Amino acid sequence: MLTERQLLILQVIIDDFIQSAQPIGSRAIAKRDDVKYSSATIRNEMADLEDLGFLEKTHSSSGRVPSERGYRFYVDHLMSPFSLSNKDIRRIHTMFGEQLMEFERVVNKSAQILSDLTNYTSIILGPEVFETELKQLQILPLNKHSAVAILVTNTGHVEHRSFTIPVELDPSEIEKTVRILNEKLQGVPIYKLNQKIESEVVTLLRKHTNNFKNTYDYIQAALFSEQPAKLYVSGRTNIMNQPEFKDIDKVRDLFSAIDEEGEIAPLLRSHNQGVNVVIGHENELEAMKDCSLITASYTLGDEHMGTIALLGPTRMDYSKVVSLLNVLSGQMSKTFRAWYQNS
Amino acid sequence: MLTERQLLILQVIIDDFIQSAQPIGSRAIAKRDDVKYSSATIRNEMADLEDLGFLEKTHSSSGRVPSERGYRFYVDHLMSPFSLSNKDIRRIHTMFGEQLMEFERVVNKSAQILSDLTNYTSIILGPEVFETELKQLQILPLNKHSAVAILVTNTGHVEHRSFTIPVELDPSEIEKTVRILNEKLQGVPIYKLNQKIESEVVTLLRKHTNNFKNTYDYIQAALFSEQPAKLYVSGRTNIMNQPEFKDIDKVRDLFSAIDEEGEIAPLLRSHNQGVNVVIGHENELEAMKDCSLITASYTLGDEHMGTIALLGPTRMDYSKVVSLLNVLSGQMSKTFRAWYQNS
DNA sequence: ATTAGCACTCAATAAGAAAGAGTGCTAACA
DNA sequence: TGTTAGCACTCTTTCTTATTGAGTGCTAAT
Repeated sequence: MLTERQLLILQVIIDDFIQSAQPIGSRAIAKRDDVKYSSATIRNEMADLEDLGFLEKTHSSSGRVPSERGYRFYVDHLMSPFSLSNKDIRRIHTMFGEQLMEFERVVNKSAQILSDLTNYTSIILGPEVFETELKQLQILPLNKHSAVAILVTNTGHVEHRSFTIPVELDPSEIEKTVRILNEKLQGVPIYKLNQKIESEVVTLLRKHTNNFKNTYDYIQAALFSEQPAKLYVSGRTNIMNQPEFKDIDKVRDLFSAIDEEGEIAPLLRSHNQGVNVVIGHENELEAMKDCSLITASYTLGDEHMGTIALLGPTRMDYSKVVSLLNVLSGQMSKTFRAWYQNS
Repeated sequence: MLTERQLLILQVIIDDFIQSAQPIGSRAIAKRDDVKYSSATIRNEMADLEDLGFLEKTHSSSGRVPSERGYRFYVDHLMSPFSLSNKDIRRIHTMFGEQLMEFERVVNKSAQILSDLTNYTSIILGPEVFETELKQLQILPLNKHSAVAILVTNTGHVEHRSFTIPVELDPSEIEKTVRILNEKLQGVPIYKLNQKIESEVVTLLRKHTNNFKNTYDYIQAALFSEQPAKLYVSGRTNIMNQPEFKDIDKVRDLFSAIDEEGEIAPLLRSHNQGVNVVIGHENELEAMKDCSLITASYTLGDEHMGTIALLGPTRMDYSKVVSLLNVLSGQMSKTFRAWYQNS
């Protein structure tokens, strides 16, 4: 168990380091008004804190730097709540107050605000389309050879795919199939569509349409293929302003991970309640060993919808980021409830 | 006018530098089998080529490096046609041979192929939606408060927007308005929609619907707002492999330009016939002064549709990139003609 | 328990020396 | 007259070596 004095010193060091990115020496701490001890005393305490694993040295005679364990302790026990500036608050409210918003736009703007206000990189994971319900299915012929298939969900999500019409398919057959599918499948969650079709619609289709198998196969291939949730990234270049990312190789590895389809998304999908902080090597990805990833869920009613996150160096302004994510995820949830909740 | 020998030496230097990224000395050139002159002779010629502005030195006793003017001359007069490897050709054909392709997918895959095969960053400018024609307009209520508006063009492009239904709007009015708009506006180019409505549809709407102004305003705001052509970027990190981009500040400036909405797009929009090469300071953007941007159009029939481009250091493999862009833009055009051309 | 004092460590910076790649120029050569 | 050998010179790169300064750990005094 840490003494009061140790807690104070640890907090001071971490707060300072988050600002300066420079190792902190005992003298610098002793000079502060809120610390009443001599540098020698502080040196002793720092040595103890290092033994306990909360601090590190960059070399044998350098000042101290927080270890990952130190950050973890800070986040869990020490961090003081951050009050966002009025300017920042106003900016957020202005955005959510805008008329004529739309899902993609809300998400994009939110990502932008997050990265702008923090100078870190923001990542937002969109909703899993598969958990929403089918509202409408439509197939619209464009010309002799091609058509576009459009699927709309109850959240206003629109999925579409163009495809070439095989010659052997009769347009009227397609139309009939689509009509039947629409009638029977409204309100069914997307991920249950296939199952539902198998169990209840197939027989009906077989009875009412010719060449059933072919038509249906085609529609299914065009629309019901697994569509991964979308990632929105903003402020990529902010990372490059951080002194710990002066090295181009580090940046490249990190960027590769972000751009690599499916590397980052799983990290955002583990959605505990509230705000989640993953520090340095706690991250599964090698490229993120010098980063922290802070995530928060946004919801539709009580259901998890997606995740918003900020990616920065382990030396992050945790307090500010956590508050900001709290505020923003709340605003997003509120907005979506107002839009989509049938009431 | 350059002598044969000068041409040879210039070509050798540029070819070599494109591979090695190192200044070339006279001795290295003299050693090559295809050059029959002594290093002293070559030194003299190099001095002349430098006076003419085709070569530069990095410092007074260094080897020579091509100047931007040198690259320009190389691209315009010296470059030998590149034959893509069979493997590369096959990869392209495999992709375009795939079943069930769709516009976004073709573009994304093309961007990926471009960046993979060149190790540069590829940028594709999507089609201007505004030049395509309206196929269908639809408004689909999701629940009491909100609806989604969907606009489909003759190229299978789907534009959609969710919006909140104001209480004073009667759903049946919306429906009626949409029906009339659909009837009258099919086949009209998107950019002419507003004009056409003013001139031909307004009176009709006023006659058949109540509260006309309000309904129409709303639909218009939801759908007909200017939607800029989309940018697809692939292989961002490739830039960081280039030795001329070891400096993080340079990379940040370039990335900022790429990510900045509307910085890059205009550069891709100046679409001459064929392949276009813009070298170093010929680029308008300060951040791109060490880069070359090579662009090519893809078309629908004879109409320009969009642009594909590769961004790399001025020391680019121009020959390979030009061939590749030629092949790929051709394939894309062919594909889109097969899909969309009514015949 | 706290602190003053001091020897010690290590990174960062600067200055000098040596090596090496490449040039420009001059004079000799075919 | 065009080409080439030779050589002094320039500038970068790399390696030492010395110096400075921030900061520590330990001991002894308070």
